[in-house]
Amino acid sequence: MRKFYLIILDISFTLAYYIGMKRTYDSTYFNAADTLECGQVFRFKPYCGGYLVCSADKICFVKTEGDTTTVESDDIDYFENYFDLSTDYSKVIDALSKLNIPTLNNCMQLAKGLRLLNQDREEVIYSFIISQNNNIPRIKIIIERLCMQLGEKRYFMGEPYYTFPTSQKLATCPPSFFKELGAGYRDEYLAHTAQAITLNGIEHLNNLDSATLKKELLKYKGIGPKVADCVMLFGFSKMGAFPVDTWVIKVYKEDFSGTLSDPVKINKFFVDTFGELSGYAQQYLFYGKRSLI
DNA sequence: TACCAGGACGTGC
DNA sequence: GCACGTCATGGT
Repeated sequence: MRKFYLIILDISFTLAYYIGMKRTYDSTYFNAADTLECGQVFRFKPYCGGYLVCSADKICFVKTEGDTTTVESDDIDYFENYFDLSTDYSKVIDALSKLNIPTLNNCMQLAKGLRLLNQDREEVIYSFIISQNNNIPRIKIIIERLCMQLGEKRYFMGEPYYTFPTSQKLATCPPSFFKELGAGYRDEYLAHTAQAITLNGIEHLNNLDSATLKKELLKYKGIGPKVADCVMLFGFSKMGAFPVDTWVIKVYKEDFSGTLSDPVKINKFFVDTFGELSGYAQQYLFYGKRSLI
């Protein structure tokens, strides 16, 4: 009987492997570490020289080795969009280089393989509510606990992983639940927003212009200007968004000789400078300032 | 011990 | 409209 189960198990793994697909790309403008470690996403972990990356209820394995980056997943088309692989980043970098900003050029040179992810919209909303006044390692821990407690356990390449909980699931939890996860004072923001989204969905946010979308996002409790910019940039492909956090303020003061102190005004300064390429510039600068220089 | 982290909210003016 | 104190949590 035990032997029978082993055979079934073996067949199921073979089948999963067969269904899964692998695609290979040039790594010049697609580097796994640059793309994942730059602070835009929290659900990934090192695995076999690459990373296992989770998004909503999906997962992939991504690995950069020499001049190629490979992506392997049962939802390969989803991750092709997730990694923004239809955008030509050489053109983005060329355009930004023409501005002749030394710090930005330095950052782009060091993080050429960074790409802006197209993440799951609801996951981005909850993740960045948790991110406020918090640090990245702790944000990752809280989100991981959230998924382990409320998500669905699945397997990929023999490894267990958890899906991101649905808004419906999150809406059943009292604030005290989120507080026990370590979310602190953000507990009520999470509970409140989960209930609002469960009630009305987020479909009404689709196809809005940036200004209207931002106004709508600011209605959720726990979403202010900075988190709204992150949600627009990482979840709604609004490349004109420029999130201003403490690291960006450092860049502004140290590398742009900035004298403003109001984050909203600093945001306007950068958006006026970078226009529709603001989001790209922001990620190069944030990642560079925080991790590379 | 004070300060910091991918900030936002409520209050007082 | 704007300035300011406060809000958990864990690391340095």
